[in-house]
Amino acid sequence: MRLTTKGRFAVTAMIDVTMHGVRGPVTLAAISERQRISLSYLEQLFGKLRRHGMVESVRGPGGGYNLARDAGTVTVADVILAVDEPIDATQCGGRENCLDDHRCMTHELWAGLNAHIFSYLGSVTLADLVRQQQQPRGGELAVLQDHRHPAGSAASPEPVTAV
Amino acid sequence: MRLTTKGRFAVTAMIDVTMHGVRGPVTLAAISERQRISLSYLEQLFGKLRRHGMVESVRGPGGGYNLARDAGTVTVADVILAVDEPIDATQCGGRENCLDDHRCMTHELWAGLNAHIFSYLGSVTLADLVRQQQQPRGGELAVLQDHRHPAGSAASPEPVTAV
DNA sequence: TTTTAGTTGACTAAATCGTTCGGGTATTCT
DNA sequence: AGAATACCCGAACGATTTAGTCAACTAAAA
Repeated sequence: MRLTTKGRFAVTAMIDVTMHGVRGPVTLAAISERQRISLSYLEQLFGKLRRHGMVESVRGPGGGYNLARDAGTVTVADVILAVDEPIDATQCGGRENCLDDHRCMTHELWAGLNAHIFSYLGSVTLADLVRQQQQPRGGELAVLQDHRHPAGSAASPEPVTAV
Repeated sequence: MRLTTKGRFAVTAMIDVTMHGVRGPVTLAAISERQRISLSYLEQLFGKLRRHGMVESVRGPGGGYNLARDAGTVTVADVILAVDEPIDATQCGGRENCLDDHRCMTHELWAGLNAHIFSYLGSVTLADLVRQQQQPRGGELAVLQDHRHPAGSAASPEPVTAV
C-alpha cells in the first residue's frame, strides 16, 4: 500500500463524484475546476478507476462518470489500489529465499503494517467521507473516533495537519 | 505522511540497530550486509535520522550508530517523518484561500486521514516491532490486535500481503 | 451533422528513488 | 606517527513516478 498524492487526488475526485453525482453523471471538466486538478491527469486517473470497476462512464452530451457501486461500499483502499500500483517492500518477494539468521525480517514486518493500514483504509468508505464533509465544521472523521489507540509513546511535536 | 519504500528501509534499518545494538554501536556496513541495503543509501538515511535525533553516531574504529532514545519511545511515524519529507496534499497550503462553496474540501479530508494514519504509526514503537520479530512465527503484530475496525465494507479480493 | 464528452496513446518536465563514486574527518590501534 | 576504521558529505547517475499536455479518436445527444 503506497500512499502518495496520486491516491489522494483520486480519492478527492471520487468524493466529488459522490457529492455531485446524485443527479446524473459528473464531467471531468467540472471536477477539474472544483478540485483544481488537471483535466488530463483526471483522464488518466479515471481510466484506471473505470477499468477497476470503481466508476461507470456515460459518453456524449450530458455524460460523465457515475459511481459503479454504492458510496457506502467503495473504500479509500479500493480507490488507492485502483490508481496506485502496489509495491513489494520485501526483498524476497514473498518467497523464503532470504538466508541466514534473519529470515525475511522485513517481510513479516511490513506484511503486518500493510495489513493494518489496509484494514483501516478499507474501513473508510466514500459515504463516510462525504458525511464528514457535509458537516459545517466537523474537523475529525466520525468513523475515526471508533478506533482506539494504545495511547502510549506518541507525543510528536509536529502539528498533525499536513503531515 | 507519505508511505514509500524509503521509509520502510529506514524502519528496517532502525530495527536492525535496535536488535543488534544491545552491546555497542552498529555499523552501517553490518546493516547493509544483513538487510541488503546499499551502504551509501544507508549513509543518507542515517544522516537524516541523526539530524532528527533518532540515532547517535560514534566515529572511529568500533564506532557506529546507537539509538538516541529508548526503543519503546521511538515510533514508526518518527522514523518515517525523519527520512520522508512530508507532503502537502491540500491545494491551499493550510490557509483559507480556497474559494466558492467547497472551501478546502481536500484540506479537512486529508487532515483527518493523515491524523489517523499518523496516530496509528505513532502508536507502534521499535520495541513493539522487535518484540514481534523475536517471536518464532508470530505473524501479526500484537499491538495491532488492539485496534478495532468497523468490520463493514472491505472485502477486497487482493491478498493482504505485499499490498 | 454538429457538439459534447469520454477514450486512448504518445510525449514531456520535474521530482523522487536507490545507487555509485570520490573525497573528506574523527577516532582508535599498532 | 601512521594506518585502519567508520562516520560524513556531496555530486552524479539511470530508472521510475508524477503531473501535465497534446492530438486523434469514438459514442451519443441535440
